[in-house]
Amino acid sequence: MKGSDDQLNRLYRAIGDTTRRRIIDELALRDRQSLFEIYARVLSEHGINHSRQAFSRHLSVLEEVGIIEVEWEGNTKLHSLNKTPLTDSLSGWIEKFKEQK
Amino acid sequence: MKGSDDQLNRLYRAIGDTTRRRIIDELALRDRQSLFEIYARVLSEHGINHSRQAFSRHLSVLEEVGIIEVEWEGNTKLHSLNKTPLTDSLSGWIEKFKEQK
DNA sequence: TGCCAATGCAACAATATTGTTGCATAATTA
DNA sequence: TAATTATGCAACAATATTGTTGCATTGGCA
Repeated sequence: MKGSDDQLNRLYRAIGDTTRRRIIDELALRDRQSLFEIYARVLSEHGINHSRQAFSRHLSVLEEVGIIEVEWEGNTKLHSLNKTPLTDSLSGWIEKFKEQK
Repeated sequence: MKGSDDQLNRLYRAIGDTTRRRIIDELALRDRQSLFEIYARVLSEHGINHSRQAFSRHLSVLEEVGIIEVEWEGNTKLHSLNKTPLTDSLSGWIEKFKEQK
């Protein structure tokens, strides 16, 4: 149980950040985006003013917990959304409380 | 939107901690428990070995985000679970991704 | 009143997280 | 080959989080 607890911790913390939720929202609209694309879009559409490196870190966090999946095309890293951790692992724990009503 | 983002951040981070999820699980079984009761139960049923103060802090975090509601009886503070933030605010953002399928 | 039980608050240390800058690497392209 | 593009990695600073210990406060009870 320890392992799944750790994974849950990482998952919840991963989405407990505005910038990362904006990144996820952006990827939900359009898959296979590069770091720079995501960076530019999230920057312009929401007033999030961080460096490219900061975004790189955020993407890594999301990749580590499996929310983002990656694919290389030349020297461009394309990021896509994997909703499974969000819809399965994540809401799983919360769902309990809904069922209990 | 800034405010609700901050609230979401706090909510997700609040439950992104094993001890706090165990506390919530414990309160889901039985409402109106004091700090010491929760402390003793979570400690014995799960091997979480922290001080009373650590638990006090965790309870504060949960209270701040509205997951725990409080009621004083003499000098005993009774904690109860309020599932609303979990079922509404929280799953709200995640729910989007389910609907998009 | 005097003591005990249940909490809260403050200070401190140890870590973890977040963001920046600078430099390195690897694929493209002129 | 040389310049450009897209990234990654490392070091550092600023904050935030987590946990501990010690002391203070407040209500209930002998």
